[in-house]
Amino acid sequence: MRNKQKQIQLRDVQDVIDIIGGRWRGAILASLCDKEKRFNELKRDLGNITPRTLTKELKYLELNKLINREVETRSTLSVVYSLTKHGRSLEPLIDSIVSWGQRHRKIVLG
Amino acid sequence: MRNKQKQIQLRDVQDVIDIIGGRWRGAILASLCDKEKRFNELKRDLGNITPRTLTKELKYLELNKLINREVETRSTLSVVYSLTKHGRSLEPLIDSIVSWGQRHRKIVLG
DNA sequence: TTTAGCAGTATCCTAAAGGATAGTGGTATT
DNA sequence: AATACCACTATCCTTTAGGATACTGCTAAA
Repeated sequence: MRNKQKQIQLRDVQDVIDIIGGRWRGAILASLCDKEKRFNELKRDLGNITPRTLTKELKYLELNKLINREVETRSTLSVVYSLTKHGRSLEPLIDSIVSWGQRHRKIVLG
Repeated sequence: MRNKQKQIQLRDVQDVIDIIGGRWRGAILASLCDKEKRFNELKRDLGNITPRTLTKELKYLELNKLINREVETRSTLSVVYSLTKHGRSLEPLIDSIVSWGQRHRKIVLG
């Protein structure tokens, strides 16, 4: 019973790890916390991400309802990515992760 | 400035992701939350982890001061792994991750 | 009309994580 | 004396993430 409970929790932890883990997803979410951005704007912001990877990661985040993808078909093509409400709900979690990470850094290095 | 700050935070997030991320580390920590365990006990607990991987992950967690490795040389060899104080400090963080993960599951599936 | 920017796609390649399987040196059990 | 459990180590192999590079179809500016 206790074990079953633990299994379920592990699944949830795994979900969250998948979302903010990896080389880029956390960075993309952080960048969009700042403000909504277009594809190439994100690309520049993230430095050396390849378009292939950026496309893939954005699709993943969209599937997980963390970001919106809005195509504005004015004369020229423009695609805007922004956090959903659900995506913004990650911010406090990321904050606590950051504070634990900072304590951790001190303990491991100091 | 705001950007520099963000970079630092990303580094911290990355640290934490490394620690509880991956296929096994979260599971190992969760299993040790329950109680201290020996190598083969952990192995059985985790199901289908290979000894090669378990050894590697335990070393990583030990290096990061999250678990203790104690060798008891009675007549027969026995090695006990347990959470350090620092390791136990992860529990509340894991709890908030779990609750966000549960809300997330509902939103994505429902 | 060439050039540049937009939002990607397509193809190839490398490095790292981690599974499969077998073996090691020790002790305790039958 | 043979078998089994302990805590691993060694070797090989597959899968996956993600980088490098080139290209596409479109529009706007020079």
